[in-house]
Amino acid sequence: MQHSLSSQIGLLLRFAQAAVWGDLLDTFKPFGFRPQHYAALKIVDSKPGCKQQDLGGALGISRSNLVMLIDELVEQKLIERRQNLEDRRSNALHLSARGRALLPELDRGQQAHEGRLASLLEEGEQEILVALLRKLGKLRKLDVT
Amino acid sequence: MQHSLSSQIGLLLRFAQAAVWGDLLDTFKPFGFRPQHYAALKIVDSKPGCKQQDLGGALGISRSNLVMLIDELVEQKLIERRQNLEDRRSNALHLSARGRALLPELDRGQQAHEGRLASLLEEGEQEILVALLRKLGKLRKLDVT
DNA sequence: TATTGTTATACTCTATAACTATA
DNA sequence: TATAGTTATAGAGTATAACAATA
Repeated sequence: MQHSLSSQIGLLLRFAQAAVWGDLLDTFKPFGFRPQHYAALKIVDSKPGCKQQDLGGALGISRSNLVMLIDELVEQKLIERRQNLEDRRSNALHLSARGRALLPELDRGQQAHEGRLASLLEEGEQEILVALLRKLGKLRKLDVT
Repeated sequence: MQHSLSSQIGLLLRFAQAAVWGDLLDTFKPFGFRPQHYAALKIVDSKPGCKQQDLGGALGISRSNLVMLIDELVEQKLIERRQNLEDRRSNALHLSARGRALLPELDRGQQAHEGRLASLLEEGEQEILVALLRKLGKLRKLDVT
């Protein structure tokens, strides 16, 4: 083999993602939740009235595992499950006033995290990284049932 | 927030790593093990007589969780735990003849995997990706106890 | 006193299957 | 018959704490 272990993309990706995810976990721990909670709030904020499964694809979480995630946000009174009058099987998700008020603070946390990332990268590398990661994601369509 | 959710590096990294890792899992499943098993074999091959914890840092696995991983390789008679005469606390890991014979086949699997990755990337992008992932990894020293 | 390997255990994540209510 | 949400549970992966042997 021509490649040394430390250049294998699989392991490198694993370590990089562990590092970045760990920083994100620390970022949102003070608020009592994980990066997915923040991402869920952002989606509901941009798509008021969306149904739970709309979050599934964006977050890579199955509908059964979404339930608990949303439960936790409901418990903290940050989002609400309202009735969808057009299709009563689904819930219409909305941010509460409390959730809306909390978002800017969470955004600052996210920005601080992104700042730490940016400090590791040269100018323009962030965009390159995003493009490359998108390409890698194509290796496998994650089908979130 | 100026960023759309799909450009957040944290989630993108998560999805990319899930995709690549999934492909790696499929790659080594026919042999009855996971990517870490292959990585461990490669390390022992390049550092005959190394001790178990030498694998820890390279694989990001704690010494307690390494035990089972190595157990599995020993069960398949691919590596051997020999006595380290200089320090009898540690084991000296060696590939068995069977393990050595299996490596080329595993390497072909790994190369097929890398080929699938390469088909997603333009010329030279793989090297850029490796450099960027290394930088991101610096965000957090994973201390494998 | 510190280190290597080991064991046992707890905890988190994710996956799966079955159920209900609606469509 | 299919879909949205829910529940319960199993499994994998990881983390933690204690122990024996050796240094």
